[in-house]
Order: sequence, then C-alpha cells, then structure tokens
Amino acid sequence: MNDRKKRILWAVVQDYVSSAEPVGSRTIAKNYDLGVSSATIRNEMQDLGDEGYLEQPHTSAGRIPSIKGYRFYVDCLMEPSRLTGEEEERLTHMIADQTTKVDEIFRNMARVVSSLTQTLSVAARQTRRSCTFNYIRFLPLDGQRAILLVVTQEGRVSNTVVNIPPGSSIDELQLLADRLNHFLHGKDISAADEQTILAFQKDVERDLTPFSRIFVSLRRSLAPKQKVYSGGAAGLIRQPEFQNVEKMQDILNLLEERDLLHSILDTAMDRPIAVRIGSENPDKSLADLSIVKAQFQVGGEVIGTMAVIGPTRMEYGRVIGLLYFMQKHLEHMLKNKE
Amino acid sequence: MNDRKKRILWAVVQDYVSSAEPVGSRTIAKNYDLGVSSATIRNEMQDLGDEGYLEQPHTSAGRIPSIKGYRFYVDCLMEPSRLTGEEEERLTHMIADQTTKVDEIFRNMARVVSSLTQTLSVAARQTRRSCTFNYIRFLPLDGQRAILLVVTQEGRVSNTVVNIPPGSSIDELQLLADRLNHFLHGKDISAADEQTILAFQKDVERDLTPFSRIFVSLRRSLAPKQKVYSGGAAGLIRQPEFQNVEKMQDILNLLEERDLLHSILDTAMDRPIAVRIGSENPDKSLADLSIVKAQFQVGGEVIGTMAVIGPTRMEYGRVIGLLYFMQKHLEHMLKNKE
DNA sequence: GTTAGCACTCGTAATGAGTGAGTGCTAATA
DNA sequence: TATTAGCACTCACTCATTACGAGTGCTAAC
Repeated sequence: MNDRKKRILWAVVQDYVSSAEPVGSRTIAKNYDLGVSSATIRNEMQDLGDEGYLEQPHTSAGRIPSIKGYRFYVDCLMEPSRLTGEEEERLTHMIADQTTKVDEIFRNMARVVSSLTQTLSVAARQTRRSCTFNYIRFLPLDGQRAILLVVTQEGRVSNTVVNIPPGSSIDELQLLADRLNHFLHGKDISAADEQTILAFQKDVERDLTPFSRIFVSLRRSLAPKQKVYSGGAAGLIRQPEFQNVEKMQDILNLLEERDLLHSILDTAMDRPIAVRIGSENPDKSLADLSIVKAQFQVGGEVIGTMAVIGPTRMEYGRVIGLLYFMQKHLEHMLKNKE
Repeated sequence: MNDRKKRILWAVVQDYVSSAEPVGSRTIAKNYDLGVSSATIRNEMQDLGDEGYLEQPHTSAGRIPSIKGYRFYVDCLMEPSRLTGEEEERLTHMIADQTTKVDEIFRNMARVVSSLTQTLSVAARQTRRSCTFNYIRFLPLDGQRAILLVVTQEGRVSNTVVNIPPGSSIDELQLLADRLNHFLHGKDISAADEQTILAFQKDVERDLTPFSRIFVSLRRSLAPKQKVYSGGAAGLIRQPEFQNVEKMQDILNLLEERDLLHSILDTAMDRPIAVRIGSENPDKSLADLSIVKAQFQVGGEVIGTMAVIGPTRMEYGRVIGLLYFMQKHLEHMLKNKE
C-alpha cells in the first residue's frame, strides 16, 4: 500500500461519504489534487479493488469503499475532526446547563449528537453493578398504607407504597426493617434476593408471610432498570441508503427492540472510543450500519455509554471528534461535581 | 340511506379493511349475500359515491370508503367485536400479572394491543393535576450528603441527593423542613413554587440562600413528567398503505415527536371511547391515520389514557372491542386494589 | 326495479430503444 | 518502466410504447 494508493483510498471514502454515489476515477482526478491523470487513478483503483479495499456495485460503475477499506480509513487515514464553534457551543452549553440530573444529560446527548450528524444515537448510564445496601425505612402515609424506601450507600432510593398488614403497625414494620438492615448493611444489593430473605426469615424465627408482598415490592424496586435514551431515527432514515421500505423497517425494528440497543451499549470495549463497521458487528441486523461507541468514565469507573449508529458511509472523523469532545468535557464536569 | 345501501357500505368497509384493495361491485355480489346482481350493486355504489360515502381512486377502479363513509360505519353499522379466547386470556393475564406498578401495566397495554392489531399504540397515566403535599423528609446518607424526599398524600415520592451546606447538619435541615412542612401541608403541590418559597423565606426570617440548591432540586423533582409508552410502529409500517418512504418517515416523525403523542393523549374526550378518523384529527400530520382513544377512570377520576393509531382502514370493531374489554377489567382491578 | 351485455377508462406490468457514466484495455509517450 | 490518451464495451437507468385486465357506466331487455 503505497502513499498514492492511500491518498486515493482516502479520496474515495471522503467523496463517497459526502455524495453517497459510487466514485469514478475522473471525479477523483478532478477534485483531489493528486497530480496524475484519471487513467493512472483507474489503474490504482483496480489494484485497490483486487486487494479488497474497494468494491464495484456493477461493472460500469464507480467504486465504493469495502468494510476493509473503511477499516483502513478509520485506523490509518482519518483524523478526528475539530468541532466548529457552533457545535462546541451547543455541546458545552448542554453539558453545563443541567447542573443536577446526569440522566438528563445523557438524554440530551443522544438528541444533540443525532441532530448534528443525522444518525441514530443512543445513550445510557451504566447499571451500577456494585450497589451497596444502606438501609430500609418505612415512612407514614395514611392509616392503611406506608411508603417503603430502600436506600443504597450511593444515594439511590427506590420506593413503593405497601399496605400495612392488618394487625401490624408502621413501628412494627420498622422494627423488622431494622433487623433486616442490620443483616444486610454494607452488603451488595444483590444479597437481598429471595434465598437470603428466606434464610433471614428463619433466623428471626418469625413468620414473615404477611410481609411477603413487601419483599416482592422490595425486590422489584431493586431490579436494575437501565434506561436507554435514543434519538434521531428520523434523521437516519433520511439518508439515501435507507430510501427503501425494507431498510426503513429494519431501522424501526432496531428502534423498538430495546434489547438490541441494550446489548449494543453493554458489550465490552477495549478502548474509550471504538468503531464497528458494517458486518464487523456481531448482530446481523446491523450488517449495513456502523457504530461508534464511547464510554464515559469517572475515577476509573464506567458511568455511561453512548453509541452513534449510522450508515457505513458515515462521517467517522466528525462523529469521533464529537464523542471525544463530549467525553473530555462530561468527565471533567462530573469529576468536579463529585 | 336505505337498508340495502347500508349493507353495501358495510360490505365495502369490511372488504377494504381486510384486503386494502379498492372493492368492486362484482366482489361484493360474490362474497356478500345481498341477493342482487353486481349491476344493481354498481348502481347503489354510484349513489353512495354521489352522497360522499365512497370514493374512487380513479375511474376504472373499485370503491374505497371516504372519511364520511367510515364515520357512518363506526357510528351506525359496526358492533364492537367480542374477543377471541386467546386475546381475552392474554389481556387478563397481563392485567392480573402485574400486581404492583400501574405504570408497567400501561406500558404492557401499549405493547400487547399494538401486537394484536398491527397498530401503533400509545398509553400514559394521567398527570395528576391535583397532587397534595404531605411532607418533606431528609434521610442520612453520609457526612456531606443527605437524601431529600418529598412525599405526597397520594404516596408518590421524589428523591434527590443534596449536599449538606457547610456548617449545617441534617437535623438542622430537617428542622427547617418541618417548618416548611407545616407551611405546605395539605396544599396542592403546585404551591411549592419559587414565589411561595420566597415568601416563606421572608416568613422564617432566615437567609435560605445556602438551601437554594435544595429548592431547585425540590422543584425539579416535583415537575410532572408524564411518560408515554408506545409500541408497534414496526407493525404499523408493515401495513400496505405505508409501503412508501414518505409515509414511513411520517410515522417515524410521529414516534419521535413525543409532544404530538402527548397532545393526542391529552385532548379532552366526550365519551370513554372516542374515534377520530383521518382528517377529523386536528393535526394534519395525522390526516391519513385514525385514532381510537380510551380513557380509564377510577372513582370518577381519569387515571390514564390509551390511544390506538392505525390506518384509516382499521379494524374499528376489533380495536374498540379490545379497548372496551381493557377498560372494564383494568378499572375493576384498580378499584379493588385501592 | 333489476339485470345482462358491452364499450370505455385507466392503472400497471412488460418490453425495448436510447443515454451516459465509468471501466478496462491497448498503444503511444516521457 | 511508469504514465497517459484513446476507444470500445458494459450496464444501470430513463422514457415511451404496448398489452392487459379489473372495473365502471350506460343501454336495452326482462
């Protein structure tokens, strides 16, 4: 792969990304200053095709980059774009504006990035796998009902309204809760499973059946529910490669199958920003999509992930630039906040 | 509108709903036992066309119902379908299964109904406009932070982690909270706005500026956030009338514009189940969609709404039957639960 | 009032010629 | 030996033409 070939591959990707049309040798000779004629470029393109970096939709058409071509482009030829002033302002404003809820920021990130790049963007805070039990507290509500709170040491609260079993009082409930608190305090939240609670039931030598519904509520409120924020599907299907019914249906299925979005965000990453191009994606319904994924970390712990889903013909440099910028600023902001 | 015309209109709607193809006179003569020849039916159909109940896509095509035709069908010709055993089982199971979270039920309703009817279904619990303040409570978390809870008399809880201002303690915070509780107890939650809190600040003759962030958190956690659950867009765009790019984009826009979905659910209803056909919808982006909307009430209060969005060519009887069934069972279930 | 018969309409699918962008090869050139 | 000009060839795409058929609307007979 000599220097000229690299420059031609770069030019093909560049041109195809912006035009969505197969790129011909003449186009490159005209618009990219390589100092050689279209015939020379034609020869080089043929070689690039033989080596698997370029593809031809049909004999008499121009070339488009193959998965391998994009991969080479992303790994060796491309630079993350610098943001424009406008982009920079919009993102910093968004990150700085929401002083409280991190969830909100993730939601807005998905929206803003998708609107800037015409892609489908999804974001989610990481499920905290380690979540330490702090205490259970019952609060009064009215004669028959009480509010059951579970508080973790990280400051997360889940609440459920429970009926006070006939013959009990809220103080009695709290007494029991205190014993349970003592039992669970400092343990990981997963310890509060059915088994443990059954064991505890034996331990206190008391029939807990009247409270069983409370434990059901408890377990339910502890169940980790990771929210995936998504936005921009409307922008994505405006891209020329999705102008047909099947592709659009695929996108909509992807959007409604939250499981798949979850799994996209959940898969492990070997670097802070990773790119998966087309069929590099394990799921075959993502075979003609590319995904750029960024992890957000504070103090070594992953606190959220964002993925940009677009056509393989994606502005990789720009998307990576955006994600990099957000990573830097969001992590900085969160570190200061803690 | 004589009886035969009614039967012909009924047949046209029936046939078009299931076939999605313009219906010809011969089809009706063959498949619907009217006892007259296609020529007679042809004459009647011409009249129905003149009177605005039927339309012709082009001169040599069959007829399709007009908005007016559907309206007449829904108002005068149609009966809500009885559910099949399978449908009934699936719905009762769903309603009975989730013993706790009503939110979950609404989410599942949207999913199940859309999957049964190949429509886009949206559901939301009603924003409780009246929401009565109960009390504020601070709970310990660690040295620097506390958990601020706001509890309503209906048993809703919102929580935020707040920093304890330097020089204060959690007891001090609770003391202040108790005065605020006294001040706000039994009032509508909207009373806790900036104005009132400023007035209260004067009243207690104490500088509350160190607590300002807490009040910001408080207000934010009180902000009503109505969640709209949706499902089935993928099924809807599988319908033949949406097999083109523009229509699909419209659907996706509708899905991503949560505001519009909100407004669909929010608009007042004059009866428990209402039907809006095509251009009867105020929003013009809904002009070729029909919406069947049901309100769920417990004790005279509206507690949620569900809307089924489909093509004008919709199985009105079936959808209404489903919604009616759910209304009855869900309201029954909730009444018992309270 | 109803029906059979028939000419007429018009959307749709199939066919085929024409067009042009782009290639691949060859021979000339530096 | 690397580059370039020239040219035949390929193939998707467009557009007009044709054929087909479902369905109507009218007329005349029952």
